[in-house]
Amino acid sequence: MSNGINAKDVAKLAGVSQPTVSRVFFGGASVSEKTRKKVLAAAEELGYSPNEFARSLITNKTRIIGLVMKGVKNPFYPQVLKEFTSHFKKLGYSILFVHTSNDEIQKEDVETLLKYNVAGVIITDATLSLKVTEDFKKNKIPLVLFNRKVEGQNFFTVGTNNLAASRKIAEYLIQKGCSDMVYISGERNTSTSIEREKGFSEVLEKHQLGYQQYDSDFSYEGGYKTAKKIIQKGEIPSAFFVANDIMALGVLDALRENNILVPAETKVVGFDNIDMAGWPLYSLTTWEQPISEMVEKTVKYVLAEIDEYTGMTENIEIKGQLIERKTT
Amino acid sequence: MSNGINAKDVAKLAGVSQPTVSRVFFGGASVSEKTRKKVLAAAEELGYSPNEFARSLITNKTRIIGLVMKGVKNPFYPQVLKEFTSHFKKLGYSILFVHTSNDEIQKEDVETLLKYNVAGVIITDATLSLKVTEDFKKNKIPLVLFNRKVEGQNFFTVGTNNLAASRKIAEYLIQKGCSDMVYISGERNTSTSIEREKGFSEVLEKHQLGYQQYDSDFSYEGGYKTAKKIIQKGEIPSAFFVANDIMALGVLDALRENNILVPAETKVVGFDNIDMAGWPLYSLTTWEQPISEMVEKTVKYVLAEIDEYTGMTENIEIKGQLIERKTT
DNA sequence: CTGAAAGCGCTTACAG
DNA sequence: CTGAAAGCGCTTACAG
Repeated sequence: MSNGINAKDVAKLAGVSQPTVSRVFFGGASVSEKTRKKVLAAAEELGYSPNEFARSLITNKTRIIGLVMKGVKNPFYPQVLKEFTSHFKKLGYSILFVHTSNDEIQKEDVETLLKYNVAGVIITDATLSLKVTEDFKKNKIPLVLFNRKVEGQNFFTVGTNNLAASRKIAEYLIQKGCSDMVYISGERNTSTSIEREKGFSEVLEKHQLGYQQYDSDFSYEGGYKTAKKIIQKGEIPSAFFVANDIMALGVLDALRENNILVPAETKVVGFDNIDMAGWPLYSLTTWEQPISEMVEKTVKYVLAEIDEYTGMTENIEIKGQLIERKTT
Repeated sequence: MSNGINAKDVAKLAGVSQPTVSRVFFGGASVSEKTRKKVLAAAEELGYSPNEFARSLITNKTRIIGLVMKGVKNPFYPQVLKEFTSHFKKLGYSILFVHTSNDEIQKEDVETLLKYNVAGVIITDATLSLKVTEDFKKNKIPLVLFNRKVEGQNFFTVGTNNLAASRKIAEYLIQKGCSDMVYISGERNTSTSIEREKGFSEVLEKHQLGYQQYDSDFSYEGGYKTAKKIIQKGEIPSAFFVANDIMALGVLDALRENNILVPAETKVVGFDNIDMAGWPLYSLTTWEQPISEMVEKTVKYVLAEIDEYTGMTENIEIKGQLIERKTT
């Protein structure tokens, strides 16, 4: 309890029964205006607020949202965390933060979420097994994959329209005169990596252009090392399309270290539009993922499912836009 | 509850009473080995785990740690969040993440923490009023200020020895031949800004050197703009000591934009040793704040206070070390 | 070591 | 609209 005082104390002071106090605070029940005022005054005087645990025990509901995150080193995700926290705070929900170190969330993480009977789960950059999904379904806990999808499985997902975005990027680079290009992916099996490559390759193919693909890991170091490798081979492409910004910054640094001029000798396009992409010395051309809009759609769905669980799934895809800067 | 099944169900299957099941799971009570095994087997079979809310209601304790954070845009803090989450996970504690947008945490944030009766509170880059502090004390909730202190008030704080660090930095820069230097602070009233300036100025004074002080805000943009302002005045100092790394990166970018060579024409030292300080094109000389060690000390204290509340206060100061790179 | 009973602070039918 | 009663799933004295 938040302090020593409970509904009974308030009831006594207000001269009503304890259930009446409960009715005032829980809402949805009819209480006369007079009684309500008496109760609220007494509660105010005593500094009462309902015990969340007793409440949860009875209602089997909580006002806690589980947020699972992996890549805290990519500035995109702390930003996402912040936005979710602010949004949900306004709605009276709190965030249980779960950090996972695997691409697929682990049993212990799920146990935590279930133990606290979270009202909803948002996974920002990881996936989960079918079994785990069932655990959530069974408990009617709404689940959103944020910025991820899983092949052949239905989830409610919120992300950017990666196909459309990467097609646009390909067209943009071709129009800029690029022909021999490189695509650097993040972890190979992530939907974002796959989709971004797919749209990109489709357009190149249509223009009868090939491209080189390199695996990396969505990290600065990964982008840096991959670019180094490419540079060492002495085959500088006319453009790099990099699956996220933080890797693209690594690519830019590797190029700069080797005195390869951007955009004169090669061009670089990232994805996300993290703050750093706008820093003057990077000034990275990228595709904006509109975090606010993505967060809003996610919150809207979660709230609706909390209100009435349907288990409905859908792939929400926000458009986003190309942010043209100095690397192209 | 995590699923439909409770202690009574387990009791029935195991052929014991419900309190016996509770004794097996709560620990600290004596249960015969035979009974324990029966109960655990039944629990396993049914997939039982104790309801945290019923438990908290009775014990008036939770296994939730409240973590309050402001500066998610400074990569230092997401890293801190991650470390705390991993540490506490191992100990069976979960993290309630609270984002605050003010230097002093707000009433609503405190209410959330109290509502969930968190076992402990860690505030990473904000402070709190005396009244709020009392609220936590009254409820015997241990509180740690991480990387912050409050003038004239006793808190348990964990941070770096800023005075010693900034003295060393001053000596180091003097030894490098710098004489007219600039100190760029973060928010003026933060303990880190104040202490880092203090140690720095002490040493300069001893060497009869003056310095210019500029206010900024611990952000990249702040560092960038402040440096721009200084450059425009045409007074390039021989060195910048910048109160944190993310601002220092802004300073470096401003210098580079103006073709001012670092370390030839001026030198830059930051504070934190965030990952980005090690990126090859920044390669920022800085003072390392050893996050792991700071987190460990914090966790240790919180656990001890959860075990037996004393309300003891202390200022733990980790040494850290100078990381010499290419900006000096 | 174990069971029967009380009680944590709420919500929610059930009456009136 | 409001009170008396039951019950959510646990823990914890109290007996034995």
